[in-house]
Amino acid sequence: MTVLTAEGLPAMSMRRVAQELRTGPASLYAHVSNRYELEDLVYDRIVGEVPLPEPDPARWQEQLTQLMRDTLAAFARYPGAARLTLARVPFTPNSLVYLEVMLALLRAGRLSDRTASFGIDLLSLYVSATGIEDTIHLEQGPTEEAVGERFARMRGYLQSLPADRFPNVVSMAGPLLAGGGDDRFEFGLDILVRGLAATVTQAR
Amino acid sequence: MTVLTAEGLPAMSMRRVAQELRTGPASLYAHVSNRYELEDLVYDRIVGEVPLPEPDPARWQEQLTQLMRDTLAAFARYPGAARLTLARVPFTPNSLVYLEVMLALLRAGRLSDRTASFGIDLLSLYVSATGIEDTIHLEQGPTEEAVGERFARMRGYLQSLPADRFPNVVSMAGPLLAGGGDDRFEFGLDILVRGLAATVTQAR
DNA sequence: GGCGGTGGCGAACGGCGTTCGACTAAGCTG
DNA sequence: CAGCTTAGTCGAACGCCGTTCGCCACCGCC
Repeated sequence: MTVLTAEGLPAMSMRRVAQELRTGPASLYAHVSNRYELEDLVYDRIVGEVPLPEPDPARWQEQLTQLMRDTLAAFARYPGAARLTLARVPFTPNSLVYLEVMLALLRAGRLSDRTASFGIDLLSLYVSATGIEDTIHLEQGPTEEAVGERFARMRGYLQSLPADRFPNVVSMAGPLLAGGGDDRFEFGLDILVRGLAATVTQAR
Repeated sequence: MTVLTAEGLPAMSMRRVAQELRTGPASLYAHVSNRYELEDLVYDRIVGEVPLPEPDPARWQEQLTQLMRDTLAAFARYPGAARLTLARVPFTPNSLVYLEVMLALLRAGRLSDRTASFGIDLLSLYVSATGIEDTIHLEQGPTEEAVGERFARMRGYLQSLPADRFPNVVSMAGPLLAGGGDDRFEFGLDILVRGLAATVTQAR
């Protein structure tokens, strides 16, 4: 966890972890059968850090969105950790607790079994993908200033394109690159949660 | 492209590509400055393979969903290629054409600038993440049989959990693991496109 | 006809995950 | 209490990886 926090997931190699423990890489294999398993343990710890709500049927949508926000925040604390989620079946101890709560929330919303199941996938996919994208932006220059400069350069590039071939891209250069990551995340989250909720009201 | 198709993205190393070209790895650096740049070229080719519609305002939702399906299909032809998309700003030549069409479709739906911009991100993120997940499933055993067996094992595991601590997980073990990847993709796609369209009707 | 610059490329550097086999120390058994 | 088993440690090595260095060969131009 020390290496991950300070240097990111790619730096969390068997060798680097062994070094942190003042030993050689081979020693780790007495405790863990490969890197994947080491990542499993890390992944489970991070999932365990997400605060879980006590499901309240009246506020399920609110609780669900907050859970997604908290999940993304947990990923954000460990650079690169979001990558782990897409490659894993979430059946580790803490993942199961997490899954149980999420199911409880969707059922509180009276979603069908199918919608709840697919909905969990959909929401998880969204949070993971957002986390991964955030990681990448972080890697390319974390400071507020660097981000602004990068966006300005991109905007300039889009606006320099031939307007006859790319009318929409050129005219939308502003909006395309506007809005922080939080705005975008909230926007998508809203669409997803509303969409899932709508499968119920629709059926009435 | 040969290596990628046959052996997947991780196998598409500088060395392996050089070998395919009957030369040493150093020779590639005369044409490409990086592995990242090599991936850029590959990425652009794949994007170029996606058939783009002639936007028809009356059918924008239909065209948009079909475009997403075709995009996922293109990723599926190149195992691991979906990973490339999350790490890149889509400003390569073919990406720009792609972006232009997507913007045209969303504007045909009369979405606001903000909604169109965020919507593109949202849809792209969804297709990429789905593609990445599919890649991983493929790596773990591509045959119909292996997939069925894997799912059966997972279902058995979930059902074996203590029902008092995981009531929802245990009772939903069936639905959670039901449905092929296509069903799930269509489900999410439907929610996203409907959700984006609803931002317009809502405003009336 | 010489020559500069471009691309080709063998060799090497420093990283990676993982395995092998020799070793130690602790704990159980007779 | 001697002997044996076993779990854990770990140096060295294997075969990958991306990338760089420096030398070589060739081609087009003055």
